[in-house]
Amino acid sequence: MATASRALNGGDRVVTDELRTRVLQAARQLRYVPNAHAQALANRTRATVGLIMHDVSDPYFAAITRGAMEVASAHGALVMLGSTFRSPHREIEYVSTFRAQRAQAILVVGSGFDDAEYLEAMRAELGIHQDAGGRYAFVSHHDLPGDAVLPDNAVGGAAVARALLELGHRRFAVASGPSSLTTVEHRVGGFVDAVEEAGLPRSAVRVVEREFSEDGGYDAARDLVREGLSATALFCASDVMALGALAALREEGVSVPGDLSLMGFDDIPVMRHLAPPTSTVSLDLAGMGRAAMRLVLDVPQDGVVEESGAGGPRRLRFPAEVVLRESTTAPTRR
Amino acid sequence: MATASRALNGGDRVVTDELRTRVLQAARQLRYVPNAHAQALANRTRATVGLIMHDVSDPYFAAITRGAMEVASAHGALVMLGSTFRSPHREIEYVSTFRAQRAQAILVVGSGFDDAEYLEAMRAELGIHQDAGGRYAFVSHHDLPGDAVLPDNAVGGAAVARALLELGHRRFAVASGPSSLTTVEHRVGGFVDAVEEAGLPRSAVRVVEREFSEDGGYDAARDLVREGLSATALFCASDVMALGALAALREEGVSVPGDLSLMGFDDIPVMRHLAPPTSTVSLDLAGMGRAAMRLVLDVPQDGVVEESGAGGPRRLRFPAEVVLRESTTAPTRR
DNA sequence: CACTCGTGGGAAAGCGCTTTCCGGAAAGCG
DNA sequence: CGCTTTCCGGAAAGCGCTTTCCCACGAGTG
Repeated sequence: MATASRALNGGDRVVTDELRTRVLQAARQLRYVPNAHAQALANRTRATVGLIMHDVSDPYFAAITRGAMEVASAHGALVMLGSTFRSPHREIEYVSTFRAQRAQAILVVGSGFDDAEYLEAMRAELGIHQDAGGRYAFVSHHDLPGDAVLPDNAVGGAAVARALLELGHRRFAVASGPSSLTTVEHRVGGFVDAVEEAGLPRSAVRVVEREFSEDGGYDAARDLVREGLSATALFCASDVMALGALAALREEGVSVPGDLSLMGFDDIPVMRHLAPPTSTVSLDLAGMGRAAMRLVLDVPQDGVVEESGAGGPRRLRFPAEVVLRESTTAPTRR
Repeated sequence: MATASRALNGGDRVVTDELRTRVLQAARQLRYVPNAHAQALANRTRATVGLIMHDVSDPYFAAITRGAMEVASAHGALVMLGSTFRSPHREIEYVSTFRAQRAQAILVVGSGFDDAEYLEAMRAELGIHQDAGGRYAFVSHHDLPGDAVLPDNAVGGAAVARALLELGHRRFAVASGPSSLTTVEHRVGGFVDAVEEAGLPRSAVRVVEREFSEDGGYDAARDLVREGLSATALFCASDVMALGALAALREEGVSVPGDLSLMGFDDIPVMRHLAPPTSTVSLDLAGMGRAAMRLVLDVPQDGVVEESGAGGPRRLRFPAEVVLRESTTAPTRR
């Protein structure tokens, strides 16, 4: 047994060539695959990372997951998937499950919830995980302490505002998700602040809060139109919301960009294929996924700027850049 | 130890109320989470399923994964993710990895490769997995024996042909993926057969084979246009290819549907948002994911027709229905 | 009242590995 | 040539659980 183990895993000591080849041959012949659980038990660890997110079928998360999978695959790490479908309860449950699996690392992707009880429970679970030698990191914001990969949401929101102001827009609508989601808060906050900084009154921005989803975008746009739209530009807190908004606008007979300029946020792959190709804020989503996986796997980053407090949590910032397409033009007076 | 185990897991025997509450309380206080590996080792199994696919960020796989995750989550099954990025080698490696994890079930999503060596290796790996008591199933076709969830690809392809014929089209182009992918073969085969059945010559269909991806669709459409398009309708083997094709057509100045009608396959969520909203063949992708997960988890299906040979592998068929949108019209003579 | 029987707590074995520890053989040294 | 040291194969312990097996105890029975 001992010799076989050493022959298969290399490890601490030398095995004579003859014995090693015999062992390897026997293993191949028997199609032997070591029991990963027994190994994990004996080693007290395993290259496994748990990935927690809202929903893989959301293109935003899918792109991040793709990047994470690339790095995981390259380093032989096993990825366990947890879809929370936006339930804080499920999120905590998954951390606990991954803790039970003695996952080497846990990656929490997405926005986090602004709820004291949830935050406390999450902090506790992650704390135990860390005390047991586990790593964890957040992607795309979270209110908890820890390593994180962060898009420049506030900067991006502000850039959207400036881009629209430059085009000549002066009255804005915002299709926002719940402000309890930190991502949403930063994007919309950045936007509103930039508008005010330009000397416009707060009332120049009409914000409606709906679900942070395609349906939410649809509802927001429809309701804005029906209440009699005075804005000339609509900023959606995410591309997925913009997708829904675009559908609603089409149904309501509002032409984009003729009647209303439209911008999203994230630059998910389909935006450039829409009618019209839609302006947005580009984020290197796959790159964020890769960076996050590298962070928890403790392998060096390549070319990502790190903004770490000495000894404090590591933070990787990803720039958010406005991409103007055909959905935005100068406002035409109606 | 024994009593604690029984108190926590219920199981084989009764523990007095008083002792049970004491155990549970202690567990809560210590934030105890049982070591899943030790449990797996002692139980020789665990509710874990491995999900193998090309790439989660492809909307087709993302939608299937979403459905699978819903069911897994509802049944407390842990999902491990394997992205092959279309490498047969990686696919086999993942089966082996999941076998090492003693996964209860393995779900292989996607097309499979038409390669003898690969098929043999895959069959062997899955065979051992099954001999060890594991289950497996395929989603969306595969040439290997076993339970499967299958979309009606050939029927869908034929339906596309009939729909286009009915609109008056007589000359067709097909943007196909590699014919070694069974999914592609069935879709394109169904299409071609239906055209011939309508009494048209084989030469009425011009098929070009490119990568089964957005880039492949782009290349196919661009090359078709540049060689001087005589077709009035273009059928793409998948929506993702249609996305690329649409981009190429736009760049080449070919108007859809004015100069060319366009159809895809899969009905991924964005198709209805494109310019123009694009006709396709709708498949209940999330439903397929759910059905597949139910299949391997051995829980009853709801409302899915099963077409099982007695004792043979179980096959769940999913209908493919043509959805006509604005990208298809009657041909206008140029 | 002696005996059987059901009940439930705890000791111990075992799941399949890794790693320490032990010991015999070969090699090195004076 | 006798001793120590190095080398490497194999026995055994231990990872953290579940489950079987044993046993003490109290209740029921003739």
